[in-house]
Amino acid sequence: MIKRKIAVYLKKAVKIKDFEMEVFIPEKDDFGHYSTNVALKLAKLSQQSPMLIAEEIKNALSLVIAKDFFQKIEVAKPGFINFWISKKVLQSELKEILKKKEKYGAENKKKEKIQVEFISANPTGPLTLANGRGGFFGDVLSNILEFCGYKVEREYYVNDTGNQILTLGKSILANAGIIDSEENFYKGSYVKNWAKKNSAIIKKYKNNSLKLGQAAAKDFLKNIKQAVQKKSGIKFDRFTSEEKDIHQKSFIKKALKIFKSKKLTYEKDGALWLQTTKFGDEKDRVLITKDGFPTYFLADSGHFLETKTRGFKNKIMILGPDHHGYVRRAKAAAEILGLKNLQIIITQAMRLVKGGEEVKMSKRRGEFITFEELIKEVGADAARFFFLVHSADTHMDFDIDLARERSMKNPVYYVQYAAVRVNSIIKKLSNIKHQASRVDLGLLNTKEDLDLMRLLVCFPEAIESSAQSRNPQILARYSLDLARQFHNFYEKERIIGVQNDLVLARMELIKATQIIFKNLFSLLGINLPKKM
RNA sequence: GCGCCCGUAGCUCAACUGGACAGAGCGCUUGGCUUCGAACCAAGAGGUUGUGGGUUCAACUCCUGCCGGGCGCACCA
Repeated sequence: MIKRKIAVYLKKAVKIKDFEMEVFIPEKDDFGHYSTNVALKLAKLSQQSPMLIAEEIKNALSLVIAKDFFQKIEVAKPGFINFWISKKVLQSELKEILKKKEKYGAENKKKEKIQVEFISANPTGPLTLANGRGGFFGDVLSNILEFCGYKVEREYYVNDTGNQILTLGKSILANAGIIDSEENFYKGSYVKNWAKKNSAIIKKYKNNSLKLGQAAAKDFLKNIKQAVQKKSGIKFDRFTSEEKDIHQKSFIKKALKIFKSKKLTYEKDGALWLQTTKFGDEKDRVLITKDGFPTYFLADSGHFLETKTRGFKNKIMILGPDHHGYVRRAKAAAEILGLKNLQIIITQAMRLVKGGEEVKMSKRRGEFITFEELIKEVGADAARFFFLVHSADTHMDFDIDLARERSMKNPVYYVQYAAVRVNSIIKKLSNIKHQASRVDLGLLNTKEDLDLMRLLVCFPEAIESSAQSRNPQILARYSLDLARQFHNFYEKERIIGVQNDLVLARMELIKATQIIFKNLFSLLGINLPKKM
């Protein structure tokens, strides 16, 4: 990884401990292929002129760098040091891509276990768009972490017991006219539809709302699994059942025991409380109600304990926007129970726009577009990519008309088209045989050749920053950049029909491009079409 | 009222977590297919980054006062 190599050189040249060598790719070509601001940072510490420090670093660098690594190093205006990479470095990196293929950019060192929990929507109805957003996010983040060497478990936590399942059962009974309806009941058409098809079950459980709710939940979960795994390619390793895996295995009792043994609980107003305020929460939380029922917070604590017991120290939870008030208390519980590293990512809300106007969505009232409908409407790839190019914390507008109308102009097609073009060229070249060792990559000399090479070589960097910042968006954006760069190359340079040796060199370049696209598509979970 | 998130081109979003002249797509105006796929490329117009102050060599980014929006604030999940 070139960026990392430069950072190492800087470290050798500067010789200051614990100082981060920040290297970035500047936006303008005049500022080099890579650049650093270390001199500016150091100037602050040492009270010297940044330009002077930059010059000193530049001189010190000349003693430690491998020859032929840089083409040019320049000190610029306020105190930046700009680097131009030599072509040889690019050429050898290109060979690296061709050699490592689908493993290029991957970490071969094995890292620790990490659990990614996402979607985890209650099985009380179909998935919403927000669920889908979190679903794609979690799926791709898991892919990326796996690529980086982590042992990832993708978990869907199913709340298949408790109050909301009871409410679901009651909602069905109310729908069938057996009991009176209440404000907080589920009223969507999916409740009606289920009731219509299952009158026998309703009759059987008309005096047991929980059992009825569970029966319905089972069906809803089946549909969710279908929508997620079959229709949108989101993978899970484990559907953890609250009832079977947490309650029945008495993790709730165990969690409670730990809370008590650490003397962090107390009784008040007949309920049992946990002192989450000691861990930064704004108020303490109830574990057991005065009626003796465990709260959902306690059940989740049991879940954390269960995860820890199965050997996880790291967990990432991807939650919807309505759960941000929950973050502090979840972290508090995880900390107490010894689940060392819990990271919570909140995906922000979306506004659904239709005909230029906002459509208010409400799951309880049953007014919303389901995730499944979206997939059916615009296709899994388009929906996936659309969500992925937006960062988790933008409150994005989702214009359903626009999604339909422009479905063929969705950014995903731009990327797919580039990859398809690559493949079709390679197909045309398939009859040319040659020995890779005899190809002279030094012939790749035009601006387009070099720009493309330079971007290909950034793939590992995109992976790394995507993984570190837990942000799949970076990778999605990179794929757009690469597509643009390739379309550009395609327009200006030719592969077939140039002089013989150059054909061979360009062929290698195109093959490397194909490899990177393949890697990108598999990480992003997008199909690579044969034709468009 | 308190807390979290957001406000960037006509619209939808970026900006490598404090870096150099704020970038893409859509839409609009123009130009490019007798050779690898035009679902593409090139050029142009379009900005006081909601707003006032502060910190810094450097602020869309950090602090702060307002304005506007979303979402939370249960012994529900």
